[in-house]
Amino acid sequence: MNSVFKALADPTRRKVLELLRQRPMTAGELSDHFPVSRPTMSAHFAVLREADLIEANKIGTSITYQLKLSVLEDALLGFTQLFGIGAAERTPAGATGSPKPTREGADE
Amino acid sequence: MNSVFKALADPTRRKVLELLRQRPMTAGELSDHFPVSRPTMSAHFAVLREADLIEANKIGTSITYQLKLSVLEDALLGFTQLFGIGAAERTPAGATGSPKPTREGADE
DNA sequence: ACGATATTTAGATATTTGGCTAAATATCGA
DNA sequence: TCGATATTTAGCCAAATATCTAAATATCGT
Repeated sequence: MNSVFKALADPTRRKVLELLRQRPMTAGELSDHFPVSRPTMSAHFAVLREADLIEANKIGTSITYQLKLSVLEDALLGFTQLFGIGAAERTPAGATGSPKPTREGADE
Repeated sequence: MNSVFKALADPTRRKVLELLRQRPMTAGELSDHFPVSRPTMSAHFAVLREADLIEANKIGTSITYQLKLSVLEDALLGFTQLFGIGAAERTPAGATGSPKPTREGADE
């Protein structure tokens, strides 16, 4: 969970997730959206992978990355609910993540 | 918004926000919850202040920090909605933040 | 005005991070 | 097997970050 927030701290990585929200994409395809080198992007992918936010799938010579929405959802919603902010109550249509009962007062 | 995610990247700072969720507290009071020096905590407060996540209020010799829930809410909910995750639809009771219309497809 | 208390600022240091180039690895097609 | 393509690993560097101690600043009570 800390790794998720660490991963989210970088704008490039957040944008990668946003791109992946629409469809899975290969490393190269993703890299084309950013003004940095392939190895640098590869490092960003590694951070996202370690946070379990994306999933790699090797097909032939290229690697397709896919967003793991449920992990992002669990971290974000969990934190959000910790503050009584929005979310909760009804599982949104099309949600992929876990139901996770509404925790009201959780401190530590 | 980037500054919010940067601020959220550190566990100590996230915990400070959680503590502040319950009630405003002084710098010293907050510091007592962590195993680091006062100056270090002061630096963390500065990061949170720069992200506009907390508000300082000097009373006599001590400084009381207060959570700015609406800022946290805007950043988190905004990002969350970007992914179609939870939230949205109904403004939660007691929400302090801006209404902010549901943006559906926003990429860049 | 003095001493005590609360907090921040200054300055130093070690670690982490984000970036690069060059090289290694893996797979495809001929 | 060879060459091209996709991606990662290795090695380096500069800037940012988290931490510390010591010192500065501000305010209170006497």
